[in-house]
Amino acid sequence: MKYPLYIAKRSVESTINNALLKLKYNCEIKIEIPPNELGDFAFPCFTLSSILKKSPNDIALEITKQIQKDKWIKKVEAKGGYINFYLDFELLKKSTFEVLFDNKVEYGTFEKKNKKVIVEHTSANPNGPLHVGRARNPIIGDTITRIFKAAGYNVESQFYLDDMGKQVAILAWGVNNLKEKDIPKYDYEKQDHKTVGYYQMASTLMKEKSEVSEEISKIVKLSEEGDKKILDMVHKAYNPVLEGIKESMKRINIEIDSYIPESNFVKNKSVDEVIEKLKKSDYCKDENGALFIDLEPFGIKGRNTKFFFLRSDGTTLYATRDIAYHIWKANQADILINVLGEDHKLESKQVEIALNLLNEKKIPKVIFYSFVSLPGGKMSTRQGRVVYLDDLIKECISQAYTEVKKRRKGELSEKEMKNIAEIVGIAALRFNIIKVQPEKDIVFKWEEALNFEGLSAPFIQYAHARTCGILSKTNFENKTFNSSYLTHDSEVKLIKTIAKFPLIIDEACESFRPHIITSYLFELASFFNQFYRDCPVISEENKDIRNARIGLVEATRTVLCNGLNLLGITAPKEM
RNA sequence: GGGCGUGUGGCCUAGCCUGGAUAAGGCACCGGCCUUCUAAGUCGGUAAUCGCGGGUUCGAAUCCCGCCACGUCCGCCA
Repeated sequence: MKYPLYIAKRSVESTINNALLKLKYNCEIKIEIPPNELGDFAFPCFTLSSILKKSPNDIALEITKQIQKDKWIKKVEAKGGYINFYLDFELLKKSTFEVLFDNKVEYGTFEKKNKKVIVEHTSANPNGPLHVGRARNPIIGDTITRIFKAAGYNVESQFYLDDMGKQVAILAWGVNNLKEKDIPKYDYEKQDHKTVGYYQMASTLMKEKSEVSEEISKIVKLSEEGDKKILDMVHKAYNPVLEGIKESMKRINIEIDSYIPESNFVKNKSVDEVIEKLKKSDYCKDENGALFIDLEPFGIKGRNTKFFFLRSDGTTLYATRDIAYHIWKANQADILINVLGEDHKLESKQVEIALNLLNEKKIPKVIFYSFVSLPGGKMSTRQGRVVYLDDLIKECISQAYTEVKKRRKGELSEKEMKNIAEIVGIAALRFNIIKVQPEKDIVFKWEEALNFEGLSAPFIQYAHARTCGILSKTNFENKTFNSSYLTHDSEVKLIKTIAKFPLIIDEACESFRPHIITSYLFELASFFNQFYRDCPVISEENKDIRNARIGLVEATRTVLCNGLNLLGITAPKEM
């Protein structure tokens, strides 16, 4: 492990371990990070206290006496039942800068683990543009992908393409039977928006006219049988929509590695194997020729616990094909991650139970997110209140443009302002989604999402722009840089935060919690702003201090940039 | 009816998994700071029965039980 704070942490753990051995105390060594000014690491003695029937502080004092200091540990102090460790800051500072300037864009990342991860995300029905309710999906998925890459995994992102369900069949019928004049007007010059009208209109007709409904059912049936002509027709219908979806994602810096059509698993018969194996299961039952697994013994409760995987007409269902897809994925990766809406919880559980029955060892880790809603209540197509991801993007960029213009009109060209607005607007959007844990409901309020102050992407981007502003007026030279001149309280806090970055990536990855990155970057940017206030760089007359500060600014810029990258956010040189 | 998730100052969020040092931030509001590296910044202030009620514990926002509210699911849909 190349990162100093990790080495220091291990050193603290091992010295505690030795002290406990000497005292013949036995307990798990759990290190905490204490609140302000109480040291760099802390060891709580409360657990030992209950075992040994002594006061926590007496134990802390006793252990403290046995602590062997090493080069990392400068001071040890028992206080309030904790043992607080103060690290040798000079050493931490020097070695952190060393590893940072050696690694630069790689600072914070980990060495290759030689493990493959497949992150499945978005997987939206290609029957219309992405809508805001599911806007979290691509953003969470892409951020997870980036974090796992940084953590040293070999990551592939996948979009599971539903090319044979009822939704695309409706769309295909519409595209083939309706005229452009029959469909409602569209708001965007994008393929997905131009095409969704056919789906909406066909959907209405399907409910009104039984012959339309029958024709659509025929499309579904034929595509599930793997009819190549029908699948090709459906493909032609949804492809423009998919292109539109890709375009929207690209605009918010998301590119998915592979699109895996569901029909693959019908064509290559792997779904048939799934059925054959599930049939042999003791839990498989028959109802009028349709096959299901009763999930009640597996702890599933509700009105109906039957998981149907084969229709009485012999065709498969969505979840059945999903099982085949998961088996295929499991064969080519070590870790599977899925990002799904909370409405998929049961389906996901069904797949998991089936995978277990099929003796599949690689069970996906699923990140479920709650839907984004609007203040008025639930979003519904019928009420005509659909807000698309594209609306969100447009609004964020437009608001960002207003903000840039307010500040920089006259200084920047129109083109430059537009460019910054794009970068800032998209950043605000991604950041606002990621900063909240996926399982929390989000009620999307424009005034909050478009507030570019405080805990927001522009705050962090602005700090980055400030570092670039300083660096553009100076030169950073590694050889004239001596970190021992950095002693101001604001400098110390900033450096300690920089040293923490690799631990943050590690934690975000291990716990599948990308919002840890947003909190961290906010903290880093805040400390930089305090440094900016307290420690002049360009006007600093002492040359050694000046050079050291330039180095710190460059280091901060690196970490802010690397961190924003993890979130798929561009770090602008000016704003 | 049942499963799963969420409930923290006026609003939003972190902390919950792994119980401990004064419940941490942001927005809004009030009051300071631009002749000094872009004030998208910064400093200070007001503001919280951590949904409600029990329990476990030396100690509970955190663990357990019950209740309430909201979201979501319970289809031979996807």
